Amino acid sequence: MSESAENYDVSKYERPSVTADVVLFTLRDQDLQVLLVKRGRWPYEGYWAIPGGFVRMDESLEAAAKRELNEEAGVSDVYLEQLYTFGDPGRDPRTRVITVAYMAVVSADQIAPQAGSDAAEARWWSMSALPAELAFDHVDILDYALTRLRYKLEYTAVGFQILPQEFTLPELQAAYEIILGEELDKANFRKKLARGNVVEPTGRYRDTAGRPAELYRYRQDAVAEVKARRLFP
Amino acid sequence: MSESAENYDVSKYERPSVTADVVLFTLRDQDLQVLLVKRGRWPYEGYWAIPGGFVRMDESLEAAAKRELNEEAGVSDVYLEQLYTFGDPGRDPRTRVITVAYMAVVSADQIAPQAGSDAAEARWWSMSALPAELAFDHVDILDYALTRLRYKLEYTAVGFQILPQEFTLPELQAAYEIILGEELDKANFRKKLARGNVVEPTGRYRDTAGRPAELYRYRQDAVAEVKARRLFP
DNA sequence: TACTCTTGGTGTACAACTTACACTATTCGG
DNA sequence: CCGAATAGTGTAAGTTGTACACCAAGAGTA
Repeated sequence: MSESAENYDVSKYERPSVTADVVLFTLRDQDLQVLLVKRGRWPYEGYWAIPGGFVRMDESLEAAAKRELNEEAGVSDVYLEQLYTFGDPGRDPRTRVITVAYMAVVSADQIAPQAGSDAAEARWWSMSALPAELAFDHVDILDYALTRLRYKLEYTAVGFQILPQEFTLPELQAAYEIILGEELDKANFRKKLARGNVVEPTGRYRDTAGRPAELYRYRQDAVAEVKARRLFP
Repeated sequence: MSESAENYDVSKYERPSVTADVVLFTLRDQDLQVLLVKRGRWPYEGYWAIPGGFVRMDESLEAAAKRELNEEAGVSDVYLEQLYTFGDPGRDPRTRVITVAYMAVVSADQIAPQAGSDAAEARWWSMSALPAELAFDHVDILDYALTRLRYKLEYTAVGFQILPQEFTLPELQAAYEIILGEELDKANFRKKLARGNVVEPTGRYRDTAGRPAELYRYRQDAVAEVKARRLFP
């Protein structure tokens, strides 16, 4: 790759293993949840971990992440983005393992009834009540993913990925509040939404305990990413 | 790492090679420039590439990036951040190579007179006049790095990394304009700077053709990252 | 000294956006 | 018909963004 590597003989050096691991978020029970799988053997036997696996020689990193999502969570066609690559030596006691972490976001209705077709045990965990200890450095990966999700919520359209195709504005606002962990003003939330011109009404309504709420959908031709106003300066 | 990998025997599968490559930016001659090295052998012999090299089994990814920076550009103590990991099969004809790309930013006065202590040929290129073709997928990496640099300029303090410790406000503004590729209003630029409370005057002045400009420094206790106002919504 | 060139630095006015909070609207159940 | 519950809107004050005109200070020169 580089000058200093030009004398490199492909078979000469020891190589690390590379995995693609995926933090899969969804909204369930008014709660931001993440899918974890229970490890069945050493190392970290019995600990919960984010799903993932070794990248095959002939597949791209993203393809590996998608394959793992399918095998372990039974989901496909989801929002997926690369997060960060974790590669400290010693993070896996077996050998040098470099993990390319991805974040995926699904709406509750995209989830198969029992997540994961693998025999392995898999379940959803609330981000506010995770197991005390996770396998490897997966706490760091989850932390990073949550920060990124909150961040992206503010200037991209990921928010719409975590809801079904049709949703009411109170539902959308609730999703934002759950993920950001703070309350938002109803009127102001709607004003921004209107200015951005990102949603359109379907004309249908959802029955609630009070006045029915109009159903909206995400406008496909909306700009998916707003240029942040310069701040610094 | 995961359920599906639990039957994994460490020595069983073929493993990819992993490199750490670094896009090193600086400001020279009123221009945003990047350091490239000329490859001396197959593949892409004679093509220019961003510096980098294979990650050793006992060093972290960031350590590998720093080592390459030192070996190939002769710089240390620089702003460095992980960018993205490029891993498509076939991007390197030798074997499967996964590249963890980093971005580094230095001020012109941190650069050694002749960049790179390695014998290899290395030189600075203007981002607006790059070689017609680069090695591997390095154009993509440069594109990605430029986008990220522009982006971070708007809500973090990277801007100050690319200037010497002391600078005048016209110099700072010029740096922003060069990197962003657009002109900024002088008065408004200063108003934002003042609101952020990120620079402080040193009391010294720099002589110019006209009125001398006051020298400023970056306030060490300034918040390095401004929380972007929510936009979407 | 005063004029002009050159560069650094500030003021002001209007539009746009943010924020907080009070208000109106529509359905349901009794 | 009334209150509870939820959906949806209006308004006013403060803050920020934008455009543009202006003032300040040094250097060279007549």
